[in-house]
Order: sequence, then structure tokens, then C-alpha cells
Amino acid sequence: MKKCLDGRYLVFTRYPDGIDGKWFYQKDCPAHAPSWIKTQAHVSQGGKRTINYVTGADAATLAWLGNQACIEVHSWLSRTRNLLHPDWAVFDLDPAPPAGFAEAVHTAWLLKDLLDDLNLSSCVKTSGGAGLHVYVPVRPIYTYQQTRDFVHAIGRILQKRHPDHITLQRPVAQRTGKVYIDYLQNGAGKTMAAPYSPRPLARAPVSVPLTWSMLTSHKTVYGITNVEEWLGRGDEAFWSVLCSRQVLPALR
DNA sequence: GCGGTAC
DNA sequence: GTACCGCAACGCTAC
DNA sequence: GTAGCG
Repeated sequence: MKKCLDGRYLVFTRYPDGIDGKWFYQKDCPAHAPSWIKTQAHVSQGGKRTINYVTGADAATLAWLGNQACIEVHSWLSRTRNLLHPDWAVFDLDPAPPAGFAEAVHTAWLLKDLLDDLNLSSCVKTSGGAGLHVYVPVRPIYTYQQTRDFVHAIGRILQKRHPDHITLQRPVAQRTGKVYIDYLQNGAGKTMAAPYSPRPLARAPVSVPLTWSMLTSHKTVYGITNVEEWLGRGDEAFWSVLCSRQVLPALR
């Protein structure tokens, strides 16, 4: 089966001095990296810079990255063969205190119900923080503008139905106590934390794919720290949904 | 973490 | 030798 | 235009 990071540009955050020390993003694979790391040259838009993005992450690559003190792995929403056409439309659900994980779970279920009504498949993973990521697989025939408009439109419907619980407002101050649906993550060059990416926080929480039936506000879901416990449970279903590449209905 | 540069 | 430095960077939204 | 946001 095609892995969900195959052919995707990856971006890393590195913490050579630990999570409390200096950190930095890294996009450009260093020249001294082993030759078996898969990369692809990419000319950045506007700026006349070429970046050799790491594409895909097999076990050996992840091991090398780990030794480079990479903690977070972020990936593009499109793949190298079709960079302008994402194959994931993503809903980034970000609860603003005092809203938390339970509110994100509630919003995710509202979203799933709406997507079900539209006959669209979807899957969910924790962000590793208090939020959730909901993915709708799409055939790579839409532009980022189109998937962004789609996620925006769905977000507006939910926000209108549940104005006290959901917001699309950018300014942080206007999100207090609500779940922010960040539709703007659907854009060229934007990235999402990859499945199983750790976060640079105490106890190293991980972004974990879940089956919908596993998604409850129970403690055992929120703040997962032990990846092994979950391997072979949620991931297979998650990846099979991601690989289904269901077509979005007509976007207007 | 590590290569590149400046002293 | 050792000290310091870079390691991303842009579109979209709100004001 | 500039600042905020991710």
C-alpha cells in the first residue's frame, strides 16, 4: 500500500539542545545527508531559492532524522507528482481555552455527521496538542484554492449552526472558548503535522490516527504518549481512507 | 547536530 | 582551535 | 498599507 507520506515534501523542526533549547525549522536536506535519503529539488515561489525537500519517510530515513534531533515532521497536502493538486482536504480543529479537547471532539463529530450527509469519507487524528485534524481524501484534480473554498464552506455551515461553539475567526482574541476551524491550512507550501509526529512537549505527545469509533473525550485518547499501544489499531483504517481518494462533489 | 566561516 | 552562525519565509485575513 | 496568524 502506498504510504501516506510517500512523495510528499516534508518539513522538520529540530531541537539539538532539547525541547527547552534553541530550535529551528529545516526544509532543505543538508548536503552531508546520506545519499539514500530521497529528496526532490524545489524552486521556492518568488524567492530564487532551491530547496531539496526530503520526500517520504521510511524507517531508515526516520532513524537518521531522529539522530539529527528532528522532533516534528510536517508534510505538504499534495505529492511531488502533482504539487498543485492536494489529495487531502484538511480541517484543523483548534480549541481556544477554556475550550479544550472535549470541545474539539464534539466539533469533529458535528463535522463528520455533515460529511457523512454529503457522502464524503473522512478520518481523524489527534494533533498531539488539544486539537484534532480531520482529513477528507480527494482525487488530486482540485487546486488548493478549491479545497480551501470547500473546507471554508463546510466550516461556515457548522459555524452558522453552532455559533457558540465554533469560530472561523483568525484573531486569537476572538476565538475564546470556541473551536477554531483553520481552513487556511489548505494552501500550497502549507504543512500539517504528519501522522505519528511527536510534539516538542513534556511526555512527547504524538499526533495519532484514530478510527472514528475511538474518538471520545476520554483521557485515554487525549494526550496519548505511547505510540506502540495504538499501532495496528487506528492506523490501518486511517490509511485506507486516505488512499480512497474520494471525489469531492461539485465545488461552488 | 553539524558544516562553514572568522578570528 | 574555538567561537559563532544558520538551519523557513508567505499568503491570506483583519484592521 | 501594516499587523497578525499559522
